[in-house]
Amino acid sequence: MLTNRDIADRFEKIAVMLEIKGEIIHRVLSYRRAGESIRELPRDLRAIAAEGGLTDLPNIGDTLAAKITELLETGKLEFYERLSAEIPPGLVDIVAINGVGPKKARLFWKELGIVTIEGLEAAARAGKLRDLEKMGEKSEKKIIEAIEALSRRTGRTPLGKALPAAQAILQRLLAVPGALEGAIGGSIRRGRPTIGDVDILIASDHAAPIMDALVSMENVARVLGHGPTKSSVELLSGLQVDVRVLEKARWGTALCYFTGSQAHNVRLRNLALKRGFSLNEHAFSPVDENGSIVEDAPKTLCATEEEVYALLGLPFIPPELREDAGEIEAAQASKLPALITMNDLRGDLHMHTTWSDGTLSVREMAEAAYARGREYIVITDHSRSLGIGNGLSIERLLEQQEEVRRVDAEMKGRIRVFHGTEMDMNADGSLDYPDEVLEKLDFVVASLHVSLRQDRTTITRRVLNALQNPHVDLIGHPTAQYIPDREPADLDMDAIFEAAKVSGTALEINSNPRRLDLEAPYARRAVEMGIPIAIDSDAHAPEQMDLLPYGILTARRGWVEARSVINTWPVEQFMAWTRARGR
DNA sequence: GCCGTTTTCGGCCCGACTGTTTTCAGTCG
Repeated sequence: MLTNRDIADRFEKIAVMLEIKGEIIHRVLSYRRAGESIRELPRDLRAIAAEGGLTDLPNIGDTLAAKITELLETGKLEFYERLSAEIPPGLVDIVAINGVGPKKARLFWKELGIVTIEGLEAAARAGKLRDLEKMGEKSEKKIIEAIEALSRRTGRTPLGKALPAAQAILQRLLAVPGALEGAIGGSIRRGRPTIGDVDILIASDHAAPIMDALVSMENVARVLGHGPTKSSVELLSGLQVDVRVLEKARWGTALCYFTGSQAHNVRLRNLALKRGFSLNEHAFSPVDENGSIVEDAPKTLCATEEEVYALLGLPFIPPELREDAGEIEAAQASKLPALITMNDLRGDLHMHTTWSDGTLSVREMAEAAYARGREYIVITDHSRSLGIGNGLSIERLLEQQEEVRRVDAEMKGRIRVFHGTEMDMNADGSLDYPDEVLEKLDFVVASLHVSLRQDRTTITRRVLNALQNPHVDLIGHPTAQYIPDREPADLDMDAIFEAAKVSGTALEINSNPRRLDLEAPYARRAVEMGIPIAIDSDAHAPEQMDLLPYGILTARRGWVEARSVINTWPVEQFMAWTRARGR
């Protein structure tokens, strides 16, 4: 059974093959854009297809809708089979090598019959590439290096790893004399859960020292490029870092450009063209009716992103929304969401103590949360069946309740401390505590921890059972993904959202950067359906409470406003909500 | 192949860097 991701991958593969074939680039891009649209969908293509809604999706027209339908119904695609007979699919892997694009791939294939990375590496080591047209010894050496780098590389980097690394490099570069301002751009600034490479922008009139500082850092494994204003390095960690330097007067256009997404930038540039300007990272330049830049006409520089959007007739669009997922249209209609911020968070509804697998006592966690400005917390240790997490028996759970009540009193209203549980949804579909225990608790989180590879029907039923229980208030990290090692469980999210809508149960955005679960597209859909959200730390140690900004970033990417998030509510409102749910 | 408050046909963002070249194509973001 093909998933959204399978179909997105297939379209991307077709795009590369068409590019190698020499197809016009716009047709290639159609497949690529369709793949990207599908990858971000919060719903099963199968369900959308059943409703006849495929062509309502962005970048999907009649042709691609028919291809999706064929893939869903037969698991195969006639068009792809024919294309494979013409263009060896192995060439797609070759194009993944840094520095090798469709033209080179075609050259190696046509001239030397190379159709695999192994074949290419052997040819390069045998010195067979250098004599090809537009090739030389240097190119050949670079290909060998890039293939070696490819095998070292582990794919995309979790945001939680990339962001601290990027901040460290930014500080290094800002220390270079002449560096006036700096920012992390790219997918880190947009808050994507995983990062392809680190993009850093520096404002300065003297780019060379900054470029030199980058390539001479001690943790640089390889210099990928070293130009006057733009350089790239690969770090020993495998992370790629791109740095660009522009004048401060151009900071607005530069930061916009460097933040992306590419699709968002294309939309902005099209809007600029409609207003008679060509937009790039340097400036707005007037164009004539043919679309060519008028050379001697004055250009407009923007020092802030606000000015860039203003010139396009738009309000400022927060970076987290810049995915060409409707934010341009919302901005034009003055309907951008008032995105949630860290300051909106009052409570934290999911955390652990030494009673299960945490490092601090109830009292210490309460103090740590208070020190961070929380007004209320819920202690949610693991339930009895989770042996690996030192889960609490019913007796220990009730014992713990006495301690939580005592600590709540001791805190004298500085912070409220509630008693809850993170209860397992067991593999057999049962919940880990009986109703008569759950009803004694202030708040119940239900989570998946074991048997995550069950088939869709079985594992979905586990979550639906929890949603139907009136004592369950929140589904913790709903898909149980673990970035980048573990895929989300194969859940019928349509069914889960429908059930949560009916029961009024909240869904969590878990802030741990290895989870970020729900991810943004799901969070956006949940909010659209009126399902309450909670943004929690799931802290097992006090410093993990500082991971909440990752959850906020994810929520913002999901167009989430504070009012949809139950732990932004004042404690009285939060308590009233849980009471209304049956306590 | 998609898309449309200029268009149902004719458009489709834009520049930096590299290597191999004597002026630019390919790649990347």
